[in-house]
Amino acid sequence: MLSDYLGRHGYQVTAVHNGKTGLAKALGSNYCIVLLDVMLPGLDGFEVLRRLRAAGSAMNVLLLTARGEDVDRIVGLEIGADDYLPKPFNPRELLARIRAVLRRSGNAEAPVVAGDFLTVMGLELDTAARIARCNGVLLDLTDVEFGLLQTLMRSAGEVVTREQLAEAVLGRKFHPFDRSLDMHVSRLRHKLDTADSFGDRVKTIRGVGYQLAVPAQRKLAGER
Amino acid sequence: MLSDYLGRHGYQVTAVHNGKTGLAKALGSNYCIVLLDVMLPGLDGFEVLRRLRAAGSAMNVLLLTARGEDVDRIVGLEIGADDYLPKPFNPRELLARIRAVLRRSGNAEAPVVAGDFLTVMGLELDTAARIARCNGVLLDLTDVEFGLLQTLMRSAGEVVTREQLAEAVLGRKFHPFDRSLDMHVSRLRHKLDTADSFGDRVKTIRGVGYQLAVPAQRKLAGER
DNA sequence: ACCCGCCTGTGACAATTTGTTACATTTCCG
DNA sequence: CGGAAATGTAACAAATTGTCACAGGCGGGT
Repeated sequence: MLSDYLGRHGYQVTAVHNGKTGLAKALGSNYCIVLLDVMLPGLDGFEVLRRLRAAGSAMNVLLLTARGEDVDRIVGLEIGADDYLPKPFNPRELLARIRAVLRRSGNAEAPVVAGDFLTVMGLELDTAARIARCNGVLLDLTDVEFGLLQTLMRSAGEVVTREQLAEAVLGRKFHPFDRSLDMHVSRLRHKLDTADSFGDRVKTIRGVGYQLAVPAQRKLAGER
Repeated sequence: MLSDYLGRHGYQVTAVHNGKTGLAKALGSNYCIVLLDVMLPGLDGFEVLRRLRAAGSAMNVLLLTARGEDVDRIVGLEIGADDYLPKPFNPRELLARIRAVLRRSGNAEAPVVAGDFLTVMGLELDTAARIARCNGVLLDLTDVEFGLLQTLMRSAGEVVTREQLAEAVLGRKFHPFDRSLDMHVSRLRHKLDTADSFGDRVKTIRGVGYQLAVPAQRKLAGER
């Protein structure tokens, strides 16, 4: 949920579900901030934080915990957390805290500019986070499939020619015997179907290209 | 969140997260309405609006702002916003405002979709969804048949020549010995018949072309 | 370096759509 | 009423697309 929310707000999130791999990730890459839950399987949050600092990392850390007691807070801050947020919290508060921490640390306007967030009747696509969902169901797409869906969504309800798709998605000119586009369309349809029987939303326009079907509706802001 | 909500209510949304790219989008594409937050990184909402109008765009703009003061409202409306909504607002109110603005601007409830939605007495055709119905019964048409029906419906009640059909539907000039058009008409008629005995709605104008009959004319002469 | 898994592209073949041919039917005209 | 021209359609051929299976490539991890 958080990845989702933060993703929409321009952050790129890597989520792991236990202390050990989280620590490894944090040490291995360069993140602007770590959101650290105290209650974790394996290493708990405090331990992760301790080891992170022991390893010499100055990375920002925001502690999240279900226990509301001040004890946690004090302990947390003493061993080097930058801030602390008791659960339950609402996402906007989290966002505010993250921004505050980043501002203090000088990373200021961290959201590295988000790409667009496209929505076409049940299909959602966040180009910045490269996340696609189908009525809430997360789609596990490859790069090409994502690009394909993105291109189709940008022209939802209109035909996109094979030539356009080849250039936009594959980055090369379309050759009449190149069947890879069909292949990708096929794979995309299959995934849309698996997620939410949306496979038939991708229509074939024989001899021309493909089109993402837009169910009868009003069109608010429409890309051409 | 808004993209999400509006998406569920049938709008197609493109979201950007700063004034500059937003302005670029708004100028580059044709949207029915722009939802503009006043507080933005980079260019603020007022500035975006000002530049949009300066560029000669008459696009609808709905201003959103966290500050509740009337000052904002007045300033906003003076530089050309169509309406104003103070945050926090609830999504349904936003929806209502959007509809109000669209109604006022004449975009009304009409599907302003890129493709059109054609209805000719029992026959419905939605080019954006690429769906055709016959008194509610879904028609399973091939691409050419769909195009054929679309062309005929666009000129419902009028004769469409073979030349016009060939170019619009097949994308090539009509050759006197090319019988494929007849073939497609035949197939289309058959499908219309199977779905709802509507086959005789497609009339042959001997020596000229075809015509989709509209019921009023239909009662006068009952030949096939 | 090596293995392993995932992504992408290719060839082959199946399924569908479109185009052609041939012939049946209808219309127009004398 | 006969015949030529135009249209309807069945049957078949060609073209296009769907998809399976597999090969090469690339990156991650050991």
